[in-house]
Amino acid sequence: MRDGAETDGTEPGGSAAPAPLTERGARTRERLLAAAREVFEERGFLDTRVAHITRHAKVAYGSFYTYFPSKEAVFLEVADRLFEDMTRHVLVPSAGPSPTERIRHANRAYYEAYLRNARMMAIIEQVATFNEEFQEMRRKHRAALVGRSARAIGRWQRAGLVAADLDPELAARALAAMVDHSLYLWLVQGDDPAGTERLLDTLDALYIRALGLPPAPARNADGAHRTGR
Amino acid sequence: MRDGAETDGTEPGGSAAPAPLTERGARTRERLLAAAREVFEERGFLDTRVAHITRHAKVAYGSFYTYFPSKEAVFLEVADRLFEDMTRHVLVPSAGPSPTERIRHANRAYYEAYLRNARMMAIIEQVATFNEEFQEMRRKHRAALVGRSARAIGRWQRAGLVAADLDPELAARALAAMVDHSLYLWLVQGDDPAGTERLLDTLDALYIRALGLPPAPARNADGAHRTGR
Amino acid sequence: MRDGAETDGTEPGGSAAPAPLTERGARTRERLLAAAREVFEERGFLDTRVAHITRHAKVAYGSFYTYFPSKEAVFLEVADRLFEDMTRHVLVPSAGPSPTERIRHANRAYYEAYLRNARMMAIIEQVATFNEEFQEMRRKHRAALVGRSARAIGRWQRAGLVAADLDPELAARALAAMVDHSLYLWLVQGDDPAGTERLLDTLDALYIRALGLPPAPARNADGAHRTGR
Amino acid sequence: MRDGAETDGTEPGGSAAPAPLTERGARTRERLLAAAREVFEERGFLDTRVAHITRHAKVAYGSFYTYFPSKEAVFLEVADRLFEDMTRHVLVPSAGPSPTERIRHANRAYYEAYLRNARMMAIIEQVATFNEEFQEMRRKHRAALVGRSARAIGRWQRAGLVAADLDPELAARALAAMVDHSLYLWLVQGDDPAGTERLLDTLDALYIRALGLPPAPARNADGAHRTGR
DNA sequence: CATGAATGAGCCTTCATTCAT
DNA sequence: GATGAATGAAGGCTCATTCAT
Repeated sequence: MRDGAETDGTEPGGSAAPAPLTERGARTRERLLAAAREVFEERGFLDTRVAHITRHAKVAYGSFYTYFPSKEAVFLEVADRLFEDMTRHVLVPSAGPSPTERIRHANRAYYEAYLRNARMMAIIEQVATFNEEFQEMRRKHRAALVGRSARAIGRWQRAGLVAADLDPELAARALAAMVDHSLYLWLVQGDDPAGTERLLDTLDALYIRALGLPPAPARNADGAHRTGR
Repeated sequence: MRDGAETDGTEPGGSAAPAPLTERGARTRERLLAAAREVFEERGFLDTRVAHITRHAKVAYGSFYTYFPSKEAVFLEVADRLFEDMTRHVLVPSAGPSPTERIRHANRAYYEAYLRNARMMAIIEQVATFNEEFQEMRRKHRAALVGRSARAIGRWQRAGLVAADLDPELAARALAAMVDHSLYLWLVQGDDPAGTERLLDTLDALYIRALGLPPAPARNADGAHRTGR
Repeated sequence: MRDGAETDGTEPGGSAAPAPLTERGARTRERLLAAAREVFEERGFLDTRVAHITRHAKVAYGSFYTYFPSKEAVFLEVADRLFEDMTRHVLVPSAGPSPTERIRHANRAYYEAYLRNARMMAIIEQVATFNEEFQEMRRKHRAALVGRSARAIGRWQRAGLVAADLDPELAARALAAMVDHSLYLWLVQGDDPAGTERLLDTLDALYIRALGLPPAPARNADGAHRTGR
Repeated sequence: MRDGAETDGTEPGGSAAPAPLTERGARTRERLLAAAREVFEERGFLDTRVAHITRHAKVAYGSFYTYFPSKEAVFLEVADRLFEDMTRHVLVPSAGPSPTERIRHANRAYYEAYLRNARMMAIIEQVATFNEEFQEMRRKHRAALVGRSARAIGRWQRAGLVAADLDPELAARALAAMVDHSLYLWLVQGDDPAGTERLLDTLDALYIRALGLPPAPARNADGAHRTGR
């Protein structure tokens, strides 16, 4: 990851700007990406000027276009990395003991990833409202996450744990929408309803019961899962 | 013109431009509002030019500013009317027979209102990502809808119909987020998963079971509630 | 002057708008003139909108153009009346006892007229910087005032009271400029140097001595001329 | 470009646009300033469009805003340079032989500076009628000039050369107003009374006598100071 | 005459992108 | 590669004046 392997041409969007060849170029590019993320978080996509990014990165104005063909392009790459992070952390621990435990764990992991990236999630929402290319990218990421849940639900149905009349795909989508949008309203829009734990517990409970799984006997009583805020 | 009934001063936001005093003025204003809605739906807020609106309304450029102080202002008013519509249609039928029936009915009503206003809902989402005043407006409308559900859940809990361990407010929020965002992804983003009925049935089922209500015995089997698309 | 005789077509500027024929029309016109003066004083010429004037006069927007062909036109008429006032009050008491007394009296009169019209004098200065027609008007009024002083100086020279080497016309101009601009800087620009009396006394003293007249023996010692502020 | 000498940060007003960093940038900026002065002189502040300036400077429209945040800003800088010029040339020769000589010299110097900058002085007068920031700037420059005269008058009073009953500050203000406004009416407004020499001689004579100084014995009789027009 | 709506040319400013050095 | 200046299309808003009722 240090050797420049990350610029192997897999970045999204049109590759109008060639991958930098020199060590120095790679560093400048990285500086711009980091600065872009910070500025986007600070001001949103619409209110970010290319000049803000270059100033923040302590790089000349013109250098920006050496590495990115447009403002959209940097954003796409910043967002791509973020989705990477979200997916990696959320998906990793897939083999849990019981469905209930796994749901609870997944929700926690998603919450933590969301919290870590809350500002950017807001901006991503913003860009998704007017950039088609970007909507597509989001759709893919969502599909990956939802597909996983859908498959789990299917498995649980076959094991007799989840109500058989539910469409696994549709249920997974709806429940993901619930979790995702609840976190959005809470962490991004600041619709502050209550403490972290109570919100997460509510989401868990609704999620679990909606599927017809047995409500967890005693949650958090021992503080084992306490996440705090 | 003598009765002054048309200047009721109920328009939202600071009214920099006074309400029209004549019949003719009121008509022009209405034309502009209608045109604005159509153009916003067509191109989104960001890509809409005031010139588009006036052209569409067959009105001189300057006339726009006779009635609205800015592009934001028309949008706010268009959105306000839309929220009015959403709220009116969704809230009216409050006294249903059983909780299950009422939930199913409410979801249908919300779906239909959403469908009717889908394009604008997308634009509203867009504007909400960068306009604070607008976020506030949305928060209020959401609070009104959610509060209603929360009170119903509380009642059902006291009647022993719904799991007592749920926080009515949080549960109402989360479930509203589920329905709202599912419809958004589906009707606005075009994340088309399946037919209308199956999606709505899934939302109903999840909603009902999440609260611990008895799943409806036989839904839609007779096609009585079929809404189609 | 009450019978509408003032609208006999002698107003300055092009007479695009005909003189009003009815009593009611005359009243409306008068209201507009008064409102115009107040608004001009309040906001200056450039920042005054026709709408401000009509609103202030409680008259319909369109009515303005029934009486005045343009914003410039009202201003010209307002200014004309003001010059009238300045001239009438300053010129009237011409037959004083000694030159020294007459100068002192004239300066006081001018000061009082200026004070009464200070705000408008500022606006007149503003308009004079870009409107040629208006510059011409001002030139005439100035010439009338200065001419009078010049003739007096000539008389005093022939009477051996004033230094003979001065050009009466040039001296009158320069001294008028001194008084006029000092009052402007003080009353309009707010370059506040000291109390009224001290400024006026200084102007008197400079004026008198500059002409070679004997400095007044004891001024204001008895408070007879005290003008206060 | 390495010495950074051109970024001395001494430009007036809030410098929204940073000083140019390169030689080329400095040249463009200078071109814009020169063009601005010429266009302002030609059309006045109000009738000058940014497009006029850029066209005159043979520079793209947008380049203007690379160097100046607004039309006001260039004007402020043009005016600042002009005041600099006025002050430098007028103030330098402070140690003259006799008060009479010094007054005459100062008036000449002021006249010459005024003549050189007559058109701009008119525009400055224009802007001063509606721009507060600008009024302040003028006040300062005036105060600097007047203060100098006031101190000289005070000295002459203590030396018994000037009437002791005059307030040095007020007298200096009034006499400066006389000279300044006379030159304004003559050179700017074109109130052409007579030849240059006669006007200046009159100003000198009035100035000198007003202070009670002995009228110069033989002025200009030999044409030594003839300035012409 | 009174009223107030309708008109549209005009102007400043922004800012992504391109270029010269 | 790096730098920062150059470009110019685009768009929101103003407001004096004209018109229809």
